[in-house]
Parts: sequence; C-alpha cells; structure tokens
Amino acid sequence: MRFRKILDETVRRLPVYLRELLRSLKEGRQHISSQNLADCLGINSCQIRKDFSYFGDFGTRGVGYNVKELVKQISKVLRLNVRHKAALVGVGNLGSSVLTYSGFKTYGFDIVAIFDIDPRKVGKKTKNIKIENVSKLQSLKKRNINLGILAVPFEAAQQAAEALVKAGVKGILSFSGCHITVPKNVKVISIEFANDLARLPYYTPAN
Amino acid sequence: MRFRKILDETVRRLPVYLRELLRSLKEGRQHISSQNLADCLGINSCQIRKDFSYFGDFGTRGVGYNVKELVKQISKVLRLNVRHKAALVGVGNLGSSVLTYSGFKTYGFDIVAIFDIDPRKVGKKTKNIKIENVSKLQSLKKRNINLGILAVPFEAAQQAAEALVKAGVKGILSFSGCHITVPKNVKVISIEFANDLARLPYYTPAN
DNA sequence: CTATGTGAATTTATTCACAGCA
DNA sequence: TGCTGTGAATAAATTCACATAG
Repeated sequence: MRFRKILDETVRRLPVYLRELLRSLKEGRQHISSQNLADCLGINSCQIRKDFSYFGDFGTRGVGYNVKELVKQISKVLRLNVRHKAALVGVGNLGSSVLTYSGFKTYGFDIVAIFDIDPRKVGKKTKNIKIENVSKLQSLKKRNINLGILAVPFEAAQQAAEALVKAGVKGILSFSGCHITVPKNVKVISIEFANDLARLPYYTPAN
Repeated sequence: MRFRKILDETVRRLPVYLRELLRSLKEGRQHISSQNLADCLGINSCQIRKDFSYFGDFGTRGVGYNVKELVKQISKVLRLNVRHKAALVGVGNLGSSVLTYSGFKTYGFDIVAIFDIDPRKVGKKTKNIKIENVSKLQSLKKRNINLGILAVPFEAAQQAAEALVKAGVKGILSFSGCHITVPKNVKVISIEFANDLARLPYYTPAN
C-alpha cells in the first residue's frame, strides 16, 4: 500500500462502513468480507476494497477483514478514536431533537454546551446542561470544544458561525439550510433534509 | 440546448438553487446571474450554468436569469410544481421533529398520514392527524399517497419499507441509518446526520 | 461590455479484471 | 479455492475557455 490522498467520497462512506461494522461487532462477528459488507450496504464490493486500500492493507486473503481491527483502523482515520466535544447553538425544534438524538454517541461525540439567543431559554437546563447566552460562545476555546452544531434559523446562521469560528471551532455541522462562509481552515458540513425530500419526486414515475 | 440526461449531482443541487431563488423572489428580486447565485451558495458559476443547461436555456445574455421563470423551470424538472402527499412512519423523537419541521412545506410537501406500531400512540392525534396502526399502511394506495418518510429504528426499517412499497409508495426518505432493499422502480434517499458529523473530525486539524 | 451556453480539457470517482497470498 | 489489493479502463463530474447573443 502506497499513501494516496483519501477521496472525499471515500471519507463520506467510512462512517457508513463503521456503523455497519460496529453492529457486526456487537453481534459477535469476527470476520467480514468486502462482499458481505457490500451486500449489507448495497455498495459494490470492489468499491469497498478500494476505499480501504487508501489507508492500509489489513485484510486476509481468503478470509476477509477482522471486524475489530477494521473498526479500529477506520476510527483512527476519521479521528473517532478520541471522544469529541461539541457545542449546540440554537435550541428550537431542530436543536432540541438533535439533543435527544442518540446517534451521535455511537461515534463518541458529546454535546457538552448549549447556546441560545432567547432570554427565556437561557439559564434553563436541558439534558442536564445549562443553556447559555450566545454571547458566551467565546468560552468554548478554554473549554476545549472545537466542534459546533448549528441549529439556528438561516438569518442568524452566518453570524453564529462567525462566533463559533472566533471561539476556535474548527468544524461545524449546520442545519441552517443556507451556505455559510468561513475561513478555509474551518470545515462546514451542511444538512438540509428538505432538499433530500425535494429530489425524491424527480426519481419517482409520474403520479 | 440538446436533451441530455440530467446528472445526479445536478439533481442534488437543484433544490439548493431553488431554495435560494425562492428567497430572492420573496425579496422582490427579478433577475439573478449565475455569478450572483454562485456567490450566495459557494458554488462555481459555470457549474450552475452547466446545471441549468441540462434542461433548457432561459437565461438572457448580459442580464442573467429571470428569477420567477427559473423557479418555475426548476420546480417543473423536480416535479415540485404539484403538491405531494407523504406518510410518516414512526413517531419517536425523530419522527416527531420531522412533523414540527417546517422546511418540507417550502417545497409543497404535505404530511397527511402518520403510522406507528406502538398501541399507546395509535389513535392519538399529532398536528391534527390521527396516528394509525402500521397494519393500515395498505390504505395509502387508495389515498393516493406515494411518498413515505421512514423514521423507525433500524431493526424495523426493512419491514416498514416493504409495507410502504406494497402500499404503492414510489419514493422513501429514510432516517433509519441502514441500507434498505427495495425494487428498483422505488427510490430511497437515506439521511443519517450522525454520519455527517462523523466525518467532520477528519477535516479538522489535530486538537 | 456583460453574462449565457457549451464543447473540450481536466479532474475525480467507479468498476473491471486479475495477479497473488492464505 | 476464496478473497484481498491494485493497476488499468471506464464513467461521471467539474472547470476551462471562448464563441455568441443581448
């Protein structure tokens, strides 16, 4: 194996593999072949082998991959081998359901700080975490929190993102449904599931 | 303009354009250039022009695109020029917040039926819609509902998807965090935002 | 002079096909 | 024999570059 830059599309698939592997591990499975994984995930098996080839060869020919080892390797590449602290900004409908959503824990993320601009919310506790005023975002730096989850309305998104960046945040998961501009050492990943629903009719035959 | 198959990546961007154009329209804007749009969205301008070129030329050289016309064209391509009825399956945390989420209405989607397997929930009303037992999914066909939103735990996802397909549903938006297998005339789009968060650390420099 | 629309060039991503190891 | 790992081939997607229209 020679080092090559890992493709963005590969990075996008790694969490998908990881999740399936964690499930297999929990079921006590020791080995899994690229074909097994392919069947579970609806992905071509050589796609999977190619993806893994970017960061090492730890499969055994004739046998497959050791599940535990593969989990370890993928986690390392994604830097999920350490826990990450994240701050949530915006505790409206979406923000609240992000809090109750358990999926983040699977990958070792902890939401440890919550911010809102609404004075009626500030000071209250959700999930045993006190909601702070957005003006306190600066404190993230010394609290060593460098991921932000943005769940504010789109009008407030750019400003909130800037506050996060100023507070030293290096990665932002945004639910705000608009593009936000950040320095290029900061990574933003945007989610807008209405957009995903919006392209469904394109693919379905005429009603 | 010659007809060519629209790229999947283009289809993925169309709702993004549409959303921005609807905003511009609301602000009373009449024309917009590919460069204007590009600046708003952080996308290359010739990408945008190329995307539009797949389904028509309705820009004016030296001026740009008529916003209203562009909205109309994109809506038509995505088949969002008609309202779509959707059924929600699963009213847990995620399902509930999907219900309160207003973004779907922007594109003309109406959630008009809700199903759950939990007898304690069945019969109750949320958002003025009665929660039905999943065994009643069959009724979707005669109610002319052909989109499904799947918000059940992953163990139940495949079975629920099959029930949806059996009921004539042609498109499924799945929040279940696992691959589901459907006939190839049915389109599934899966959302798993934990996976998006999971690749964020890869892109952020070491903490 | 400005901005579209599009072939051509380039880059990125997927799939094939098979050598080689257990 | 069964499965990995990977060059080579192919396909998909993006960007360049510019002719062309208002």
